[in-house]
Amino acid sequence: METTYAHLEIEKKWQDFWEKNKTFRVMEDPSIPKDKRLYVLDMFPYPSSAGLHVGHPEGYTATDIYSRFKSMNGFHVLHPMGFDSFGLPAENYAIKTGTHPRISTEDNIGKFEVQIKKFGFCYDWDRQVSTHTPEYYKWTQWIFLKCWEKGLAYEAEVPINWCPSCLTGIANEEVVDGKCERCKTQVERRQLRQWCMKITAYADRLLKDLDKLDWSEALKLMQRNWIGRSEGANVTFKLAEGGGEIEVYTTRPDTLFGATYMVLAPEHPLVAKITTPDCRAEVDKYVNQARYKSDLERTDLAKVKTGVFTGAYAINPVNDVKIPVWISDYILISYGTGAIMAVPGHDERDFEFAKKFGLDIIQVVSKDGTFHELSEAYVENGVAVNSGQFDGLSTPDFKKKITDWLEKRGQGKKAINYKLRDWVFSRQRYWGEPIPIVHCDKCGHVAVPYDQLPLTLPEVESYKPTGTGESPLASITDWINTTCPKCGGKAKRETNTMPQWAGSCWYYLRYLDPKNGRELAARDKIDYWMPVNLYVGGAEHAVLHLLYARFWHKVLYDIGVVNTDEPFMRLVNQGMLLGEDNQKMSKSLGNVINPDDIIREHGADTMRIYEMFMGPLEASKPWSSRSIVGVRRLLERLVKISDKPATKEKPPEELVKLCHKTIKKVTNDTETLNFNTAIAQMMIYSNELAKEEQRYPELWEPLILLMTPYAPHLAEELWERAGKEPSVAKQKWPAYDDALTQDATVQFVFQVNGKVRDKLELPVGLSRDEVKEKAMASEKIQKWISGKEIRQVIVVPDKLINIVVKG
RNA sequence: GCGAGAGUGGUGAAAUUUGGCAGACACGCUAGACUUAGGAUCUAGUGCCGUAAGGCGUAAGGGUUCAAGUCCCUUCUCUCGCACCA
Repeated sequence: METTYAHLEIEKKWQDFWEKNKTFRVMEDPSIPKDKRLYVLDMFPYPSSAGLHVGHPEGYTATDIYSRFKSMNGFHVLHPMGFDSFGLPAENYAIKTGTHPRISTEDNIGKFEVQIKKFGFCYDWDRQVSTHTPEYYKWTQWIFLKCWEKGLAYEAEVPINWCPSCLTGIANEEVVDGKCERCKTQVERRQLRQWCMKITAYADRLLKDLDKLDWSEALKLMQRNWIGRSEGANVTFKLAEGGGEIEVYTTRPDTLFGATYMVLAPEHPLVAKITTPDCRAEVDKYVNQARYKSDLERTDLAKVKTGVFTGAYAINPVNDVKIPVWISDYILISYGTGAIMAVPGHDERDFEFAKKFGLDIIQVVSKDGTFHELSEAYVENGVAVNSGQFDGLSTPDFKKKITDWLEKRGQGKKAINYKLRDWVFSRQRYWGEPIPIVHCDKCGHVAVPYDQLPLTLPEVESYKPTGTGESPLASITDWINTTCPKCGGKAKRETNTMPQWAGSCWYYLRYLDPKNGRELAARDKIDYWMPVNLYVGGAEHAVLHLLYARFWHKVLYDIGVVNTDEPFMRLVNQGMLLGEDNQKMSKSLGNVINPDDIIREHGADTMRIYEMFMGPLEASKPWSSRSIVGVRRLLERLVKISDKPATKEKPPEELVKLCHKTIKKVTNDTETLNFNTAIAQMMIYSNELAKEEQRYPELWEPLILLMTPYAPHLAEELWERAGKEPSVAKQKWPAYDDALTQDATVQFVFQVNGKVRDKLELPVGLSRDEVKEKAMASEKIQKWISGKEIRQVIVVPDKLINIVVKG
């Protein structure tokens, strides 16, 4: 007999049911205790014109299964979805076609919604937010103004990464291998008026609070490395002539005696002052060249060090030795003091530079206290040599002693530096939140008053970036020209817009109270749900979104808007889904899998389970359109079991035991997000049930419940066919009896010298001697031990016996 | 170069938490049954060598142990992140 599994019909039926009955709407019920509330969050998508990718539903399915599972276990679960809808692709499309970005964006949002809903996720759609709507970005602007009031947003003329293709400045975090993360064009260096966010003020807290978070160590390490805290000392060197001084930052103050020259960044303000007349021409030329080099040209491409001598000398404070001052572009003005003392004996870069320009190399650290010919820089810790009264000290001791010594003499002090730079926050583009600041000749920067927010995006005729460092907004004179909110005089609006990251920095808060017009979210709702218990998304956001969001959250915490100093307590990165050829899915390789096709052919339930069955959530794994039929067969088998006649007979004991074992394994594995092994167990169980002629309701109903988070549509259908009231999603998760998960007998393994020689089914709980007796009685074991001396017998209860013999 | 993670059948993977039968589950493949037909279903088999007994086997080599995929050391390969940050 043929059983039909009409997935299209079933899935449509139950999606309509859920929508009509608002099955997944979540309200704040104060009678539910805090530890029974759960906030499960997905990284919301950018609604691209390409539509949903198979990678999106991987994480969404994982959180959906978890949410439904926890909900059936008595938790009150908030599980929302929205759209990160400001961004360059929509604007680029507008430039090409003239379509307003709002039109194409909202069109794409509509398409995404339809696609996402086809998966049957249990989102509370009433809470949906989109970052491009004025009701939403009003509060993005509000947070910006709060940052500005606290001095955390400031305007500066700084050299930034400029993408010549996107025609906008971008953040350090958006530069990958010297290229624009978005369009892969090599970035240039430009000096431009910018708005920046003082994320560096929070560097220490962003670093320290990582310890509180249940994130993977790998991810935390990435953030730690990006923040890049280092401890050392600032040391002052007097100039040999003219009375000035140079301050350097070093992590190795213990190598001060080995400093044989100094290097300034070409942009260092002292360069112009100290350069001697006979060196001026060379120095000016070098400074000019460096100014236009991108960071990439100054680093990766310039493997060979360059530099010029300024003609000036400085005095080493520890030994009064006169050393030359050079400039070189391997010194960055943006790190430390923009100047270094060069210790070529113990720093690879300084060594290379000294070799090239014939500068002195002095050894001041030794592995064992003796001198060696230095064929390369010795950068390890060791014992001080050649360092006057400090000789013989270990590197860590020396660091402490010399820092104190310098401090006492007013020539230096302990210092801490970070690799993290302030966040370049403005974009010279149209499709983003306008920065709510007005430039007044008299009053300077003036905030747009809070009661005038949102400052909405004006309509423009051309979306094309000017490329001059001004956004398309700059050409709309009646928008630009305004009055100063403070003095009422003539003023101009800020024309830069915010980066895409701004909206995604706080969207998880807006879900809590999406329609609130008075505050970004009511405090009691924030207290009710926050912090996020589980956040799932791709690893590509490790140092972008996740660092920015943590920063803004801390700012909001400091001004009393939120209740915790971290937003996301537990974070899981789903692995990447690769194409069938094991390569990254991409249009150019033609290996892209379209979720719509899979759903049409196999069904959403099949797709959900297949994506989870492929392997561990965090691993990257290749798609296989062959293997997916295995999951489809599981669901067909369930329909087949459902069609069997129900019986009132007592079910066989073995099946009852398997049922309890299955409940136990699926419960544990779902809790720990090991969905692949949970599914395998349900396959084992359903295979057994399918072998029976009849259907035992007490064995069948638990299976439907276990399947509910995984295959929600089919589970509803089978629940109904079993004569139950919908929705199965509102049912209680099945319980298991631990006693019934224990077997009365086990396959006992008999080993001789560590090799399996026989196996026997034995009752559990046998004593050591009983086991030994059974093993000795085995013919096969006798064959291997006869005539040999027994040296040792090891028994692992209820598992194994190993007889060690000699001869 | 530095840092992190990973290498298990023809394939995706289990078992690594706690050292105790390696390969659960699934795809594929082989044979058979049913069938006008099958990309359907069912049954059996499927790590490698071997008729068998047995031997070998978790990237390679070494070590600890009665016992190692699991712990330790060396090497190789792959993936990811960072990359003159003084």
